[in-house]
Amino acid sequence: MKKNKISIRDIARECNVSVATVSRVLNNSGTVKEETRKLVQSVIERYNYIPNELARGLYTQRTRSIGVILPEITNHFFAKVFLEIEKAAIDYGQTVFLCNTLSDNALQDFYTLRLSEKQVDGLILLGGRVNETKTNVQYIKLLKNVIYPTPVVIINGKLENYYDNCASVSSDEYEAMFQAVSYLTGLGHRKIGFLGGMRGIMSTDIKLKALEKAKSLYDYTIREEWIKLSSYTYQGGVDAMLELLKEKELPTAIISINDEVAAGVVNTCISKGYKVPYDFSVLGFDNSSISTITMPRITTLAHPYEELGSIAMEFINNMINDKPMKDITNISLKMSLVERESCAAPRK
Amino acid sequence: MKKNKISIRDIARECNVSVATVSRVLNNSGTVKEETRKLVQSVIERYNYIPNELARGLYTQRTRSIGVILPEITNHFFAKVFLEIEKAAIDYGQTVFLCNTLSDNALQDFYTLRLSEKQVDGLILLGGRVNETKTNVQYIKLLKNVIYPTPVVIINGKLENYYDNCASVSSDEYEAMFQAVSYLTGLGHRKIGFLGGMRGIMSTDIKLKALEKAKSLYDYTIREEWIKLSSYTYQGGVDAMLELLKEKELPTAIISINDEVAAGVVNTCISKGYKVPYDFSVLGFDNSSISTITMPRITTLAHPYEELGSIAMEFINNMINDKPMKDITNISLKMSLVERESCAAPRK
DNA sequence: ATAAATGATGTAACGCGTTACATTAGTATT
DNA sequence: AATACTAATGTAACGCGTTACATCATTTAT
Repeated sequence: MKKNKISIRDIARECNVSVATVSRVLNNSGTVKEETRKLVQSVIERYNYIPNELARGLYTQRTRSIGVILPEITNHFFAKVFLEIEKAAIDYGQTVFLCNTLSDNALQDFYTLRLSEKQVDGLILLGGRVNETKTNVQYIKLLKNVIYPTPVVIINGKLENYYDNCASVSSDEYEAMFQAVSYLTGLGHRKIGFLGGMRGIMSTDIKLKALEKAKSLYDYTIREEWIKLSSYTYQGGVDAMLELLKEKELPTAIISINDEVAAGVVNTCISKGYKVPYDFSVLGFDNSSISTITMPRITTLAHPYEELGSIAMEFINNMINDKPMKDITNISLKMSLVERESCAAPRK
Repeated sequence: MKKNKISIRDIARECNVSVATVSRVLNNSGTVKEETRKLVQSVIERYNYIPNELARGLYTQRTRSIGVILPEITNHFFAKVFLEIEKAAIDYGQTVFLCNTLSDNALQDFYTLRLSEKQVDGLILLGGRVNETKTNVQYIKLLKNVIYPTPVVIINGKLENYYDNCASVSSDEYEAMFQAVSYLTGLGHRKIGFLGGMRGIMSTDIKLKALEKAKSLYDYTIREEWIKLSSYTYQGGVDAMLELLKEKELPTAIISINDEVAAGVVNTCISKGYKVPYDFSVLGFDNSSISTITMPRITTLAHPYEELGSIAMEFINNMINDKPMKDITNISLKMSLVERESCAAPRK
């Protein structure tokens, strides 16, 4: 193997000092005479010497790299969370690998292994398989075999108790659902539907569970036949709304699994000659960019994106440095209502 | 330093063979007796041994990691290109770091250094400073100092001649602008405006240059006062359109710098009581998800996303392996018109 | 049966930054 | 001036996978 780049030994030779001294200068560790320090720094600069982090990592067992695994970065929700993770990562000196699984379990396994080979200091899992209880188990097994004891943080999902060094940060979608229902009933709605999502995915299951509970509290408000699942996409919103419109009696307000679906719902209403919010109030989830594009713009429940990212990184960092985490390894953050124009009092 | 994980030496000891033999099994290199291979493999499996890529990389001078630097992943265009890069990267065994500069030059410099320390095998630059000629020069200097001779590929930008081991892949926005104009004139438009973007950014400058040329070919069609620059955002579209509406004479067709701006334009038209495409035809650029959300949906010029990503990776790979690149280091790909409902013949 | 060739495996150096420990230089104390 | 420290610097092992080269085992050729 040829050695291309300049190494610490080259710098040491040039300065007539030992590599240890150069290393001390680089890391500001130990004691170095001011004169020596200046000499070394000037030579480093002159040669554009850049330390090899592989070598450092090999010895220190730290790579200052973490991995983020998520389904698809083109999804605005994931992109926003990722961006916040990365912003926070800078503060901890971490750089981040992004791996898109395309919702393919095999690819998720593959990347998990890859990141392990790369000795990442931590792993953040986002919206992937960990949310589906069925496949959850085998993935945890894989994690244990492949990447343990690397710290893992799940965003909007859980792994608790099955893997040490694991924490989670979530948006409280359960509570948010109550916010949604109470907001709409506050506006005067007594007939509320729910569109989009699919069972087996946590963000759907949680919302349905909350809805179930809400049903018993406001029993005149939510009916089974106004719940139409489909998917998480704009088209899913279109489809679900079309399905809903087949019912003889219709709700006056619609909660959507996310803003993409809400946009599909809004546009379908408009296409079919209904007015939003006059005929239907439509409420979204996520506060993604799409919610400000539709006309009317969509009232939605916003994730605390910035906190999701920063707390996830904080957890990772705590676990890396063996700081006590205690019982606060699973944090749930409040979502906030962003009022726009897609919701109003129901038509009399 | 404690050694946590199982190393190749542990496996070797357990098998009563040398590390070289284990390495041969791992890499399928050299010759290994079938019996030995099976033994080694079984022990590897039993111990869940995962080779340390840092150590491998230290010797082989390959990390199988590349870096992608772009302004903000939340921008749908960048997300789509990134996704395609990553998909292609898999085929070359590469995993990718994603670095968001937030359009901050200092952060771009910082990440460039970081990625160099991490010994990335290649660097892909996307929509960043490399497109602005002013700051271009200093960044090239930095690149040379910091990361040379690591291969660099620019997507929709150039660096040519100033850095060896550099290639570029671009959407031919110049030609696309002619497609746009000729499409609109084909529909019968003789008054065409242009909204959004800002000077100093390549995708704006190129389009303006093409527009200038088009002006001379279709001289009755494009007027200086119908060109309103602003930004790349939805709001930029709103602002530019509002500005345009102040003109006494108005165009019948509007080309927008991208789909976000086009969406702002469309919605502003509607808010102001105009009909799209009846009063104004609106043409977008990028074919991002937003173009199917507006009503009407936006006719747009699509980037060849998949090729952009796969060719960029192919270039990186060629340069890594010293394959001849010759004159094909700067490729320009055709954009394609995606017809939807925002453009039609002008009102009589 | 012996030489020649091929197959299988081992040894040790290498890549490069870090750090425990040793050594030398320099300053303070008495 | 001699002792006791502290500061400054050097030496060498370490982390771990790879590979050139050496060595030993087989098989084929003569």
